[in-house]
Amino acid sequence: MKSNEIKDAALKYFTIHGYEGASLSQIAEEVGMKKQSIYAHFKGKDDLFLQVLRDAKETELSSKLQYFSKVDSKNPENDLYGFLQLVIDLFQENEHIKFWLRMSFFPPAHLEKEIGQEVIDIEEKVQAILECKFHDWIKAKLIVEDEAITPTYAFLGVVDSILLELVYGNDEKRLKDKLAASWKVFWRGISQE
Amino acid sequence: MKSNEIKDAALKYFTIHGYEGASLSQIAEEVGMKKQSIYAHFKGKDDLFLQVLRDAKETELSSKLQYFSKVDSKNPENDLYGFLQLVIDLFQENEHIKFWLRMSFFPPAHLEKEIGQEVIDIEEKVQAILECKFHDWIKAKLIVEDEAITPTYAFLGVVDSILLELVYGNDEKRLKDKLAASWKVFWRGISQE
DNA sequence: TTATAACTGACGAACGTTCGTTAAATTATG
DNA sequence: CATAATTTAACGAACGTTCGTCAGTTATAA
Repeated sequence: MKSNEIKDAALKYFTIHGYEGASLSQIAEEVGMKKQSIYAHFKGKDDLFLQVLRDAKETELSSKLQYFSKVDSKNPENDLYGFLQLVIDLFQENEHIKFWLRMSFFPPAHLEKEIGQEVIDIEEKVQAILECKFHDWIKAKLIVEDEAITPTYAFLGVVDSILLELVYGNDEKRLKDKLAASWKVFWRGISQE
Repeated sequence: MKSNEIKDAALKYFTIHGYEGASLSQIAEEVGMKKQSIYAHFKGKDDLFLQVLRDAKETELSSKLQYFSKVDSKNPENDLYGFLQLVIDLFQENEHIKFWLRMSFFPPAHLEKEIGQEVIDIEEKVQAILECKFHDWIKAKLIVEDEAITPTYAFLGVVDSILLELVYGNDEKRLKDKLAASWKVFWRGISQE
């Protein structure tokens, strides 16, 4: 399907150059066509962008939901660390998350509203699942007694810091070390001893 | 000085729209002149951008260095939490850090090299100071025994996650709660008990 | 044949940039 | 002190280029 090729190329250029910096001619050239031909598949630049955005959102959301659905949930140490690994893997094997990250934090001004909605949507869902898990783990005395929201926010913070390191991303060793350090301190901070 | 007014306006538009999305005519209009007049003060868009970048770098670096120089260093809990507060205050009282953050992670492609150099420079300096402090605190048995780099990376992770929340920044309460949660778990993770 | 998807050509608008000019401010000179 | 020379900072006009978009045309395939 040609429109998927276009979306792939668009994803790439939007990720590298941002909305304003990515041009339809570059995207078209990557697929081997003229920029005007894009209009046979999309209404315009905004339409193309929003479709890419929704694909990226779905990729990210479904990967994360799937992870939590197949995990057994009796071992927070494995589940949480596995989630961090999942984020790293997702980031490295496709560009969707980098695109998503860039547009979450620095959206094109005229689409800020619509993007913000999607971001909040995904965020609430992931947070809700995590909070629920933490609630169970606390009740089962697998981690330290506290409000469930506390480890949830702290863990989301670890995820964010790893994501930033990935975006920055020119130093594989530094990433490994930062992950190890953040995880070690985080886990010590929420585990019973 | 007119060129400072131009740099202020440029900082604003570069921060909101990115390098490619910010136009010289907008910037000029903000200062009450035509875009051609900018060329009396700067060689071109790149020159203007790089000067703004270096100002932003200096603002950020000197604030952080100053903080660590005036802190007494015998109380890691206060010093570290104070640093997080400093980052939040800096972020909220001037635009330099938001600009810096955007350009660190999503630089305009043709200036990636030069920006990367500046980013690494600032990062190494802050990390070196922190690592040194942690080393002392560990030796003084004020925090848990470990390699100094471990709490350093973990703390930098907390800083990053707070910065991301600030960029995202439409929810004051969420910021407070995330800071509280991350800090609580972090501190429990590195403190002696 | 009919629909789809690519093409060519052209559009107005905006971009960063350069030019030549003007008026004001500053400095140097008599 | 007054005048001439120079510098500064702004300007309008235009440069060539690229942008996103639309209209009309051709080729492909069911």
